[in-house]
Amino acid sequence: MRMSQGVEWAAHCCLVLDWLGGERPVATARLAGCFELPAPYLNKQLQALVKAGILESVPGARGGFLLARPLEKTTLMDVVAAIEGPEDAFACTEIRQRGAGTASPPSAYRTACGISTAMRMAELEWRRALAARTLAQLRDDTERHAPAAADRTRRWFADH
Amino acid sequence: MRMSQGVEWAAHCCLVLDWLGGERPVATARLAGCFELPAPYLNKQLQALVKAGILESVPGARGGFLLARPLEKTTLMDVVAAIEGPEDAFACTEIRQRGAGTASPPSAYRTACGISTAMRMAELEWRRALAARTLAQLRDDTERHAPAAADRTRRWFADH
DNA sequence: GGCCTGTTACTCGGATATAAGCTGTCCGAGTGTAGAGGG
DNA sequence: CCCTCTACACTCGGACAGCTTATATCCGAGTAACAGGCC
Repeated sequence: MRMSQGVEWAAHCCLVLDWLGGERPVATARLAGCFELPAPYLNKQLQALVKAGILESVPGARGGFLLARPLEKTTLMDVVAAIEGPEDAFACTEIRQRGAGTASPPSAYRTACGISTAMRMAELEWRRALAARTLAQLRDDTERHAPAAADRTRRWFADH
Repeated sequence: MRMSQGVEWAAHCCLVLDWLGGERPVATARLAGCFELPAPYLNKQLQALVKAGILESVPGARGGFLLARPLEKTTLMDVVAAIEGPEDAFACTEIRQRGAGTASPPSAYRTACGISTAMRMAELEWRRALAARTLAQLRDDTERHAPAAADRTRRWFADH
């Protein structure tokens, strides 16, 4: 159960897009160069963010990606859901109904499997914690711990 | 990010082993037949539970698996960690340090990446919720909602 | 009849194929731009 | 000098391989039970 690296890439790219002001679209190649990531694959992740409504894409020459809304309105949960998909990590296959060993009349399966319920409860806590952190908070934390990062990033994009 | 099916199998098998009393070892083939699961693969998951100290294995003829301790002392977190491994789902690769775009002096990387911190916090909540549910509670819940399940299981194993 | 021993059948344990999903890459559709030509 | 048309270069978007991980399987090591032979 390992999360895709794309989540980390996507979150960092959103912060960079915010630092750049959002006046002009930023192409995938420049974002990828900033972090030394494979550009085509990063493009795939950014497309997922567009489908989720987190970014907007501008096609054509001088096109690229923009934040679709301020970072205050995007949570870490939104980014994870955009990349990983909305489905739960634990998928109950109802093995209690399979096999004669524990087969019971259908009335016994009105209530959900206890294991499945506990798993969903735990994942709900995880989602709640992720939804409580907006990207704006992450940006502010970063600026507090590394005040020079934003300026350094802006300078690099001005040169490239 | 999908969790292995083995987790569901392992949890159900622990409940069955508890219902059977633990006087005699139960072979993999019988457990697999109970749920119509592929026996050799289930064996692999049970071995993981043995390594984690949740089950004990008895080799030789009339061998099989037994609970190593009462269900009160095993949490759902223990089962997940035994099957999935102890490492976190989110692995921070520190892309903020890669690439000239956001490269800063090493002093800026004393504190952990904010994204990584938020992810770890969320996973901690997930783990906390899983560790709060013992298998004994799951067994009791199941018996409350489906009182006949335990007897039916015992009867099936008596015939097979 | 009781005990010992060799055989046998059975089960765990790890090493081995197969399939699926993530990672990484490429090329085509679409669009804004720039330049050249004409009015 | 300004407008328009055309060709171009650039970027997104989806379709295409490579590789790691999860799934499923098989065979050998080890052990308890059983049957046969011996005392």
